[in-house]
Amino acid sequence: METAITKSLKAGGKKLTKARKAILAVLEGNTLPVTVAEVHAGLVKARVGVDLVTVYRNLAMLQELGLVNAVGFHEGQMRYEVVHGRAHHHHIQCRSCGKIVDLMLCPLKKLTKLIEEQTRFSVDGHALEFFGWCPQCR
Amino acid sequence: METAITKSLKAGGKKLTKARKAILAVLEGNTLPVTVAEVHAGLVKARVGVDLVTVYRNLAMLQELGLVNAVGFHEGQMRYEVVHGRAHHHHIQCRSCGKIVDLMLCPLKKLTKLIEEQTRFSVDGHALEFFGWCPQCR
DNA sequence: CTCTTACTTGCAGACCGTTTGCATTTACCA
DNA sequence: TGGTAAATGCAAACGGTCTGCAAGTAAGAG
Repeated sequence: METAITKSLKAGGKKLTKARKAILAVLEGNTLPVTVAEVHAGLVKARVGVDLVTVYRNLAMLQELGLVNAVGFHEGQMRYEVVHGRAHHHHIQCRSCGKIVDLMLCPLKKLTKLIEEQTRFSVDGHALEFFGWCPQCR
Repeated sequence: METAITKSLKAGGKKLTKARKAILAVLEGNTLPVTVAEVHAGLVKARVGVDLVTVYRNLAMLQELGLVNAVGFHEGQMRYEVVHGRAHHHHIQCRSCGKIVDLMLCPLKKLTKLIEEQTRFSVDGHALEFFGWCPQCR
């Protein structure tokens, strides 16, 4: 099967290994961004023997190919989510229980041009996360 | 001298120690957010003997009192900046050289209410950082 | 189909930012 | 000035992430 993802892998000179398939399957089974440990736990549960290091290496690779997004909530670890087929969006995390919810919005498109004029940087991305208390914890 | 900061410390039951004064002095000498290691290096340069652990503990404490802001660029470490007297703002960092520039803007005030309606979270903060290439690196 | 080679993986261990425990020191108030 | 809670330094642990290297494997060439 030639999915968009396998196509990108091939284009990047990457092989479609058993580990890679399993990691992608775990990622695609989660709507919300997951930690490396969570991906690894998902592999264990699926009875796929893949080393934690391999998960790190593959997530880094998938991120470089633009197939996966890294999201950080200043938890001391990163989270990852698949990009394919999803609109650009952001998240909110509960300060109490850590729950994460998708926010299908982004107010920053217009701002980029303004920032480029002000700073003379060429802007190519942004990180935006919200924090608060979820209905259960507030 | 009774500055706004010393007042806040006293209100929090905190003592104004030599280490604390020195740490605050380093922070106030920097407009841009600095790492813990940079604060510590600043103390060494100022010939003030303060342990790295003490820097960590004080920055955490200052953050809890709301005197200091934590900023993360997904570098594997946090950065800190003093809040006092500065307007709420964000930053952009160069992906190549790591240079950081202040952005004296925030487009998110209106959005908060919308998010609260959509998610039923009570929103109490956000992290917004931009990335790109600075004039020297682009 | 098998050969070949570049890409991948697992394992062990290093690395680095951050945190903790505990004994000692210090700021501050009565 | 003396007593006490808070703060510090040191050593050591911790957790997430990365690296080196030898062994394993996907995938195109023939």
